[in-house]
Amino acid sequence: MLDAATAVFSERGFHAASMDEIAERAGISKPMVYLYLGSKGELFSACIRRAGGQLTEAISAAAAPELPAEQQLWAAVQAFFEFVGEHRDAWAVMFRQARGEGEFAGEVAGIRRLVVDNVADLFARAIHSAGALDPGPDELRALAHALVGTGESMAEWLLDHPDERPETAATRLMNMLWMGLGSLIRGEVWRSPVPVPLPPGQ
Amino acid sequence: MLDAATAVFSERGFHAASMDEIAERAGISKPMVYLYLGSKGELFSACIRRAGGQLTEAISAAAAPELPAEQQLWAAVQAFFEFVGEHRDAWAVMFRQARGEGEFAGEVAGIRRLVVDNVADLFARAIHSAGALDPGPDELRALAHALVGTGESMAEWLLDHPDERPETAATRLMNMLWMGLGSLIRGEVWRSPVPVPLPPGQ
Amino acid sequence: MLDAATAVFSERGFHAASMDEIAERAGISKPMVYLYLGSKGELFSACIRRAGGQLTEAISAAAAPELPAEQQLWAAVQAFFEFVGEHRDAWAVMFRQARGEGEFAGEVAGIRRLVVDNVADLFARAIHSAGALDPGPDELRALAHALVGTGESMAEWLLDHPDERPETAATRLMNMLWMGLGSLIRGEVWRSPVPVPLPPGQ
Amino acid sequence: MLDAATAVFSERGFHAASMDEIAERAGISKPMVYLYLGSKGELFSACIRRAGGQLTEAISAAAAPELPAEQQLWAAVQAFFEFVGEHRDAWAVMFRQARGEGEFAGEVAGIRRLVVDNVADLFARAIHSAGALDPGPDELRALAHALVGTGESMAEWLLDHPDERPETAATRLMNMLWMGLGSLIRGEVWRSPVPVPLPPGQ
DNA sequence: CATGAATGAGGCTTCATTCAT
DNA sequence: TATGAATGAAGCCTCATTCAT
Repeated sequence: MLDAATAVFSERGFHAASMDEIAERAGISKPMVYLYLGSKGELFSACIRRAGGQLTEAISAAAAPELPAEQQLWAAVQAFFEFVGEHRDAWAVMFRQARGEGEFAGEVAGIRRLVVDNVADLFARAIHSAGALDPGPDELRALAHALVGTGESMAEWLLDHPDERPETAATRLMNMLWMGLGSLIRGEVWRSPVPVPLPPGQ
Repeated sequence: MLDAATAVFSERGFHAASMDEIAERAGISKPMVYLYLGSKGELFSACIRRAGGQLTEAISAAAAPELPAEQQLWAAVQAFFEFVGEHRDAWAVMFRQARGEGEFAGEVAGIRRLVVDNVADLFARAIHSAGALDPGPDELRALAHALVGTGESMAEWLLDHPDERPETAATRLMNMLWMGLGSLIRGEVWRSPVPVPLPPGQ
Repeated sequence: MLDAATAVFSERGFHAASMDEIAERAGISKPMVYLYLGSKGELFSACIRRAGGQLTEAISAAAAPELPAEQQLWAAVQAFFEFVGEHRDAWAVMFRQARGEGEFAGEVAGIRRLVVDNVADLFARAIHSAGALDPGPDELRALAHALVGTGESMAEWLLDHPDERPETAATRLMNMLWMGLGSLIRGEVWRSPVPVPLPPGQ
Repeated sequence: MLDAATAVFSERGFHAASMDEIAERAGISKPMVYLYLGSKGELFSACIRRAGGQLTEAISAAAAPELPAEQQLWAAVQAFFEFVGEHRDAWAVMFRQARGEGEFAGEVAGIRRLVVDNVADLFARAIHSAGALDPGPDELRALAHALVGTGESMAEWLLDHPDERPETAATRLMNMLWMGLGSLIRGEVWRSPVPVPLPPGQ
């Protein structure tokens, strides 16, 4: 049922989605939807929470805590792009639809905060393990926030360019993040600290 | 009138916004809104186009074409953050609301494309003037697209942290863009190629 | 529900009729009307089509095809006047309301054409069986069209004179049609080729 | 101004006609329309009354009172068809639009009554001058009413068949009226009691 | 448990009508 | 006098939500 709702919400948006269409696409009757979820708002909220859970789950599962920070980041970024590619609807609900609905923006902001905090933590550990000057947690969170935005933007790009592979986007993001354009200009290129794991089934 | 509409759309979203509220907040009656703009959709579209025009205008005005690319980029980024801070509603309409409304997503995508193309061009010129290897236009546009996403995300951060000055965000973006996190870790910092102009009144 | 709609449309006309009143008079709520009929236009159209069906049905049922043409005509004319007397609303919708609404004039014209064609055919057979000169189909249809107009006008007269019996109007129409005023002046009078069937209950 | 109003009313009907369009087509501003005619209803009423006046005028002018009744009838019928052909809009307003609008049906009924009374009077005089049995005024008015309906129907036929000349319709009507279908079957045909007057300007 | 049937409420849109100039 | 500008009122339609079965 959440699948159907997520699909409709992602296509139409919260307000334009009709409970009729959701129920129909779920193959059940409208009163059932209300019995299980209570109201349109709660249904939307459930979609958001499930999508958020899946996303954070996917990222956490990829970034094994025993790995070095840079490597965790690389894994997380890859997992993120893969998630977006495989859950287009869930992604659209969170990133494109829920953001504008004041009533639900908080929920998606909470999910985003989880990711940002994770990333900020990885930044901190990477800096710490390099023995560099600690920029302070606020600065780190600002950077992490920015990185997540970069990823989101690249995710949209990925969805608009079906030929592109997630790994390409991931590499591009790491390059931009780790090297900066200046370094790129100087011919430096970031390389995966570990051999790129083959996609499953290849 | 577009001000009122932009305000309401930014708060409520396209569907949840009511023409009644827009008219009331504009201080006129509903039939006037229809007389001048035609329909809710055209009103929304007009808000988007005006916001887009203002944004691209602000960026173009800041990035004087005779300056070096890096400097133009710096000026454009600053102008962008200033615009967002000063036109919160317009920004919210474009970035948070119009994206999810299929019917209007195209318009905001068009505006975004303008900005991305500009940025990609600046990238190309920066790389060219550095005599570095040309990465090809597609790669450049992908990078520019990513950078714009970074800026959008930072803009949201800025709106959530009213104490932060736009220059700070701009510097942070240029650092991340130009130096990369790796360089930052090594203690390198990007610096404005020109003295930062003082904000008016300081 | 079509009854209620026909009643309201007949009193107010298409534009002046409000869906609110129709729903109220039908004893249901407005959304039900939309659920069953779709829109005001389709509702009006349904009323027209039902009325047309009833009318043509009544006429066809009366004019048994095995009878001679003159007798069929007589039966049809009677059936027509009885129909109008018993379905005032349906008649008003077709004859007084739908004619002026460009969008629906075609439907009522189609119904009328059915009747006219039937009448023209009866004319043709009457003439043929009398061995008279065939005036050609166009001329016949013109005459039939005129006769139908005569009937329509008499129907209105009937509605305005509730004391008058339908048989009187039917006889008058046959007289005018068959004898012409000239013959009437000469004292000739048309008589029903069969004994007038008594109305039910008398 | 009445021309414009009549045109719009005839195309759209009373309710669907908008004062905006009427004013625009009249080449004046809306407040002027209200200044001169007061309200939409009065404007419609004025259109009806003018059309009715023109019609009765045309008929009266044609039927010179010193002529014999049959000849007056013939002249009146011709004048009627010519009027309809030359004032399509006025005709449509009266016959197709005003009939359904309860508020105005009375006005058009009044006009119609004038014509019917005239016709009934001609009938009476024709019968009287033939020395035949007087059928009584009510019967006469019923017949006259029927004849007018025949004429209206033929008028519509004429409007739908632009190739047909008004004289043809007039002859057909007189035939049907005077001879009846029975006489027609017997090969009798009504002929104009006077040479057909040439249309003006020929 | 599951649903067909039903509705109150509200939104977009338009129109007859009137000021203020 | 003539009009551009403005509006209260009302209509069509749809939707989230709930009974009664």
